[in-house]
Amino acid sequence: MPNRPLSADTIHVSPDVWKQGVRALWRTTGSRVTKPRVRVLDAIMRYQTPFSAEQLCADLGQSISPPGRATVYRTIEQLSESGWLARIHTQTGEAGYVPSLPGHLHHLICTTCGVVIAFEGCVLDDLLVRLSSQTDFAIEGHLLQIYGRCATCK
Amino acid sequence: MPNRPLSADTIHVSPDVWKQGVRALWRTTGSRVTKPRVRVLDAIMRYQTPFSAEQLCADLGQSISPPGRATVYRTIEQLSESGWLARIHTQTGEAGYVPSLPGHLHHLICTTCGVVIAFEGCVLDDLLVRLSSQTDFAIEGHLLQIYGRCATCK
DNA sequence: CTATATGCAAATTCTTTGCAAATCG
DNA sequence: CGATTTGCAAAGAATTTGCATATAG
Repeated sequence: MPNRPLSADTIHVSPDVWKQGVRALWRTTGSRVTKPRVRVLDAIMRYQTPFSAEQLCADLGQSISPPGRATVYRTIEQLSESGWLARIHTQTGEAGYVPSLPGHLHHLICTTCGVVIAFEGCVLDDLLVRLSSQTDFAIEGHLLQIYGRCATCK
Repeated sequence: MPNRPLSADTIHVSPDVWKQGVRALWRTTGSRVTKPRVRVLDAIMRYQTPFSAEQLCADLGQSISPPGRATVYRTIEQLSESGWLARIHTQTGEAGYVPSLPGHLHHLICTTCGVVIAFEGCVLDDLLVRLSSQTDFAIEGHLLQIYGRCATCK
């Protein structure tokens, strides 16, 4: 039996691609590439798992000449709104951010170590059509996160 | 062409069923049916859209002999953990609660008026199997929310 | 140069906690 | 009654804001 194409392909966000993308965002929107912002980017790239704003502030606080809280929060907001950070919700309701590429929709999250894998998938199309006719909603978007234990943790 | 059974059926949470269910929870777990808790239930039943803890406190504050903040927070936590409240995330990241029945998994949320429709669906099974083999995760659960505009708002 | 961004410290907002007094069963 | 729950007020987080100063382009 031949391998069928998967309906969902996992996506790896390379640090270089991500940083370039964010810098491009800044350039094209007239935002400036400042030292504090770059420090925030670098710190984000060091995480293997979702991070919170406070965590990021605390970790940056260890370094020399850390950006102020306000800058950290403002940068996170900017990246989050433009899709370069994705907001993750754990099963217990805590929120966190992970580097992302604009347009990526779904995440697979390890409930033990927190590692996140992004993927795309059109598997919802069928459901969306049915829901749409059944409820008379005009569907605009969706949030899908899947929880499990990764190969290492299980 | 015959109507095929839908892969997802919307679910209506009747106020009576819900309140009875919560009371049953309290009885069976040795929790007490106190006046402040009942006031919280009643207030929750008045919402047509997701509410936050602060909102609930504020609204209860209008009434005579309102429960204290602590009681409101503790009651929400209790209901949330037992599945009688579901946590909702809006597209902009705000969180809110809606009355739910334990085990219900998915929500369709109007991005204009905030009304929420719950539904069940096994449409993810296929995706989960594929993801599982592709990523070597042991899948444990998932969060699915769909955003759109309801019949009235669209 | 000048528009944008920073950092600070204070103000807000949201949530949790400890404990004496009240209350449900 | 006795165990559970409440309400308060204070502590603790998390986030936002205003504005004088610094800086990228």
